[in-house]
Amino acid sequence: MGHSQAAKTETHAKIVKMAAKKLRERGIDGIGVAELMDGAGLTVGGFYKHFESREALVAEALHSIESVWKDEIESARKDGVSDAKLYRELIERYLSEQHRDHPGKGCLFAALSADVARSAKPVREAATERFERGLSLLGGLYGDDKEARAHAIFAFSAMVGAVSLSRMVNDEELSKELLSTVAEMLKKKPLAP
Amino acid sequence: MGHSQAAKTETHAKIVKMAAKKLRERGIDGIGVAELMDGAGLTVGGFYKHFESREALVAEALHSIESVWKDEIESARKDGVSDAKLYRELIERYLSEQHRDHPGKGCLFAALSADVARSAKPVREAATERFERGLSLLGGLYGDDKEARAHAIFAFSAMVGAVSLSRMVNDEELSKELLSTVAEMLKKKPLAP
DNA sequence: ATTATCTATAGATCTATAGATAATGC
DNA sequence: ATTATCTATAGATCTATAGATAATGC
Repeated sequence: MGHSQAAKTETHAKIVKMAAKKLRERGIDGIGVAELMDGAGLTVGGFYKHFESREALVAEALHSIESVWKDEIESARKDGVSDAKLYRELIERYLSEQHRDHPGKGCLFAALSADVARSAKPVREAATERFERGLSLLGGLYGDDKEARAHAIFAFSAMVGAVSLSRMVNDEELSKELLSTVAEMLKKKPLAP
Repeated sequence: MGHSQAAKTETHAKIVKMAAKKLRERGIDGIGVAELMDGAGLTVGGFYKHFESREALVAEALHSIESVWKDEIESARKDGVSDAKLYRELIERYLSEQHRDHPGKGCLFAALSADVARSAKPVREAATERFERGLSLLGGLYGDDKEARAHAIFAFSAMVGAVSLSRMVNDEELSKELLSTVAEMLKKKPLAP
């Protein structure tokens, strides 16, 4: 039994991180508190000293999920990659089989938007805040005017829909076709920046 | 207690119909067998004389959900409405607040694609079959070549993503903005037929 | 003394089944 | 006699809490 307050902070972060992964993989109601704690190497009894309720963990977990674009945008800016090229790379990565097959490391919205829509206020607030952040990251690649925002909303919607559907269909050919078709369309003018 | 075989067939259809609605509203795991039966005016005990398992009902319910476009396309064809005009009407109806606020009467994929992705084979097969049907209905409005199919995949993905996200966000202004922006983009050339 | 985590469990679900009841249909 | 539906319940969950244990930190 570890007991220091510093260890508790680490433990807390570990639970949140594991939950962020497992919830995207299994759905918001697809995994119980006991298994979430087990994933972090703990037992169920300590849970409520960390979180007021299961729902509070869900909200915190969603809030902790960084945009799938954040790291790539930051490193591209550092390397002087053009926004147009970066945009194409983001599209390709988002609409990849890698992303489709690993929801636990992927986009919050492709995995959980419908679950969040049926959840209580704190969960919806966390997801909304994350969505606005993602939208502004993507919009930044198009410019900073009204049209840039409209393009970002459109591209983001198409990507979220395509990955959700590619995970749903029980036909590998069709699944790949959804990803590649939407990627091609988004890389064409006038949708690309 | 009704007992005739004809009554049983009606009862069966009623359970499936109610389930199709409730599952879209509450998610695949969001409602139990007892409450599903109650929604059809029955009690839980009779359930397994109608379905082999809860999952079998889910598969049957998804299979029973008609495309949200079917009726509108059929009546437009009867009235001699042009495909270009019909396309605009479908876009507007799909991306309406009415659709967003009534998932039980709306698109299977906007409500359940992530839930289906985590479900077993019979459920995924039912949803895949429904998706291919919806895609071919929408694709028919663009023509019948390869480009028509690509356009349909793209528009369908954008619509599914936009409605899912509009239901998720906890901000009415943003929610409306998602719907109206994606509708506007899809009605512009070169995306419109 | 306080507290971070553990084991154990109460009480509320949920799926599936058993057995009773009351109609149908040969 | 068969069967469509009912009431009741077994057994397996799941969230949340109670109380024990063992380390921290004044």
